[in-house]
Amino acid sequence: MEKQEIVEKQKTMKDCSSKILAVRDALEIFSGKWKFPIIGALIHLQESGFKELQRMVGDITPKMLSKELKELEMNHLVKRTVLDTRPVTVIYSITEYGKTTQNIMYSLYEWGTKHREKIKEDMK
Amino acid sequence: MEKQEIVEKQKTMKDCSSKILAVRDALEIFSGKWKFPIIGALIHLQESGFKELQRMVGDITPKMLSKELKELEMNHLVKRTVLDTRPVTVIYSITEYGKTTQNIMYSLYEWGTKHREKIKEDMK
DNA sequence: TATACCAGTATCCTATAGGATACCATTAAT
DNA sequence: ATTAATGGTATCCTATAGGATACTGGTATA
Repeated sequence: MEKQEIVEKQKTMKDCSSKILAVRDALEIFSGKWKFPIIGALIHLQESGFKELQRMVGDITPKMLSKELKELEMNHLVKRTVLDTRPVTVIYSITEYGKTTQNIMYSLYEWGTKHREKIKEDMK
Repeated sequence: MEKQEIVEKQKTMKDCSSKILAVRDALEIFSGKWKFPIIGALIHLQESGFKELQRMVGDITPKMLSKELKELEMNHLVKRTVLDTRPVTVIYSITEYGKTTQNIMYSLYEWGTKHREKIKEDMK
């Protein structure tokens, strides 16, 4: 490699690795099997109770749902509201900040859909 | 709830849960800490050797890199080419199918960047 | 001749993700 | 009176993600 080439390459490398760091930051927030499904459900439903959310997300256990919701709340993506009824009503909803994940959600949904179609094709 | 309302709700639920399934399909492919960083690096670099890729992705161990690359290869997102030089040269590159993940990659990158900025703001 | 690069593999280890199951108090419906 | 729904918590368990460290055989470089 020539000197000039090497300098170019190193610039590319730095540029790339800083982008990767941003991706890793995002992934940390959305880590695990259930964060995106939960966010997706809440975006779609606007708001939901615990059990309803559990049914919607699929086969998540209450333990996991509870844990994931706490993490999402900590990161200000989800809001938990307790209404003083009897028995208490709890409402989970997506925050404005949570809504900023819509691009990710949609691109995941879109890719997943196409991927499923592709798998079907490949099996023929 | 009135009958009409219930019917509406059930439609919403079905609609939503099928979307969530697509998201879960996608997540299965990209599971773990390293798939997106690796794909991101390969999109950016076009092609790369093993060690170069390792440096680029960050602090991934060779064991994990090797494992993740195999999974990505199995899912046709990454291609491994061995050149018959001595010692052998191995080139990892992104496939055309791999490039279909660009929307996801970009939205993750974008969100991660903004999120990092937000965290900085919040700390002030 | 010692050191360093390449592309990984092998071995060992631990934390935790995540499932299964049971349970709680409260209230409304049958 | 019993069943079911609500919003979870408690306990137990296992698989595996993923880190740390060492190593290999071949080559080229200092």
